[in-house]
Amino acid sequence: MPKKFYITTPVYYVNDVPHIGHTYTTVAADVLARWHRALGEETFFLTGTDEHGAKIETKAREMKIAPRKYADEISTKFKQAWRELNISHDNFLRTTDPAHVKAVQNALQQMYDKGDIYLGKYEGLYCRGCEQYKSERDLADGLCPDHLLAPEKMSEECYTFRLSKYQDKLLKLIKNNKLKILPVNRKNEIVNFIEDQGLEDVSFSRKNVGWGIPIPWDKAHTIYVWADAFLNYLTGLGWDGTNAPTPLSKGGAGGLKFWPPTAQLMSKDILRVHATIWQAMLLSLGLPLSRTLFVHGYFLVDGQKMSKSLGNVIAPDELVKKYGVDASRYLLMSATVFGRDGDIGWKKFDEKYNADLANGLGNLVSRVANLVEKNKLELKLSGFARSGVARKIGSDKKLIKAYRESMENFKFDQALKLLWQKLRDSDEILSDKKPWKLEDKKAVKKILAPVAQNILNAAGLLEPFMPEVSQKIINQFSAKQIAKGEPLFPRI
RNA sequence: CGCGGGGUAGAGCAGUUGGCAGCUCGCCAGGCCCAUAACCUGGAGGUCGGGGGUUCAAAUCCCCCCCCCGCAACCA
Repeated sequence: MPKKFYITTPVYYVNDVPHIGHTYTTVAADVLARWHRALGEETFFLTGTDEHGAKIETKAREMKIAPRKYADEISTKFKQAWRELNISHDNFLRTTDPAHVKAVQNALQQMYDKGDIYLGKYEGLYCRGCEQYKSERDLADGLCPDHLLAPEKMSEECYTFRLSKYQDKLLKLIKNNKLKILPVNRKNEIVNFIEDQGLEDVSFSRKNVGWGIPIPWDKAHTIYVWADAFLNYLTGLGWDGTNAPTPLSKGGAGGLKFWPPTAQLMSKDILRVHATIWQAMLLSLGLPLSRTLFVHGYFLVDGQKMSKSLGNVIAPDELVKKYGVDASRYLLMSATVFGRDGDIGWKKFDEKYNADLANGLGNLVSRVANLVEKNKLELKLSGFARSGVARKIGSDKKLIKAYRESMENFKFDQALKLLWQKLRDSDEILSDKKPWKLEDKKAVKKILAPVAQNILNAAGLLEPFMPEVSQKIINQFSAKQIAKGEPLFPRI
């Protein structure tokens, strides 16, 4: 039975159009999904949009359209962005999808029946203008920024999840890496948090939010957005919320064939809830926990936090328009160390595009293809003619091993550096041996064949990052008679 | 004493199971002239934030201090 690989991005909240941060997570997930498919593993890649909640309700009201319509519009933008970026997700889950809604209700009913959800109280600061609770962070000088009112302390009844019940179990599972949290400093952060502050029960429903999934046993309440959102990782596989835990023991029926997720990617702001509430929900439902939560950092744009007010937000379509699909993917993945904050910006992207893609990969491909074509050589290259895994990833075992190791550790920048080292080696060989000076075709061939082979091997391993360019190069260099062709990356 | 990240060549960054300090861009000199005015070689440029300690050996481990930046759960 082939190995299974299930990877997720968060469902993106539709309070905003896609930006480079969403794009980063999604491209990274896509790179991993493509790589594991190339390895012959059975792979499922899930992404989607999170569409319920008070914020969306308010936003739609401001725009004088129905929440549903608003969510449709933004969700479509995410879909378009991922199509443009050649994202190979197997499902795009919307939390407004009727099947998801039903499954969430079923799941909460299970948790309620088990006694893990009870009627409790929520206390918070309520703004009468907004008719909403506000967090302290929403306030400016203690006032609601929209209405300039001081919010009042209010409380209301709400259904509450017994998160505290699972604290010790969770802590143990995190500590012994049954639930892996990477990079390791993030794990430490969560362990410290749980040990220092402990886990309190959290509210799972609201009374005054209409745009949400009704609590099945009490329709006056709607399900709080994150309980709704987390379950996408299950419903995105086709789970209906009723049949856990038995399906697993019976070979993975009920849509849970891919469960549990091999890797869940996210940015650091949502790690805490993923490592606690989400995993506790799984414990409550009797399902295995995620294997790995991988937390990547934020992009800073020219040293500053990306924000609307600074006007430095980069959108995916801007990126694609300027550099093309594959180059955009490359720039995102090579820009910083995955797992840390990193500084990006147009200037940096331009530089990297020219250095690595135009002058590096693109130029080398032209250079070699041209030399082969001029000499009318027929190179018999290997690596993509055979069957099986090697057909997709080439024949350079040493390179594959190192690359594989980098990918397993989410070190995308390192994986790419390995490939680029091969390219640089090839340029060096050419400058050194000067095949363009030689008359003897056999001698020329002897020089060019290994160089072309290097390119072909690198191209195979490049597929997860640059699927189209990879295919182009493979086609070009697998041809009986290699021809020069158009530049892959025109200089900027 | 809230938690965490960062401070390495002019700029941007890699490098922590300790072992001659590296990459990209820029600058200087040379080579090549096949290739997208691309490519290759060499050079200048660093007390690896500061101080102390461990060690034959520290950017890397330990302690103290300074500076910058995130996060601090009902906010997805």
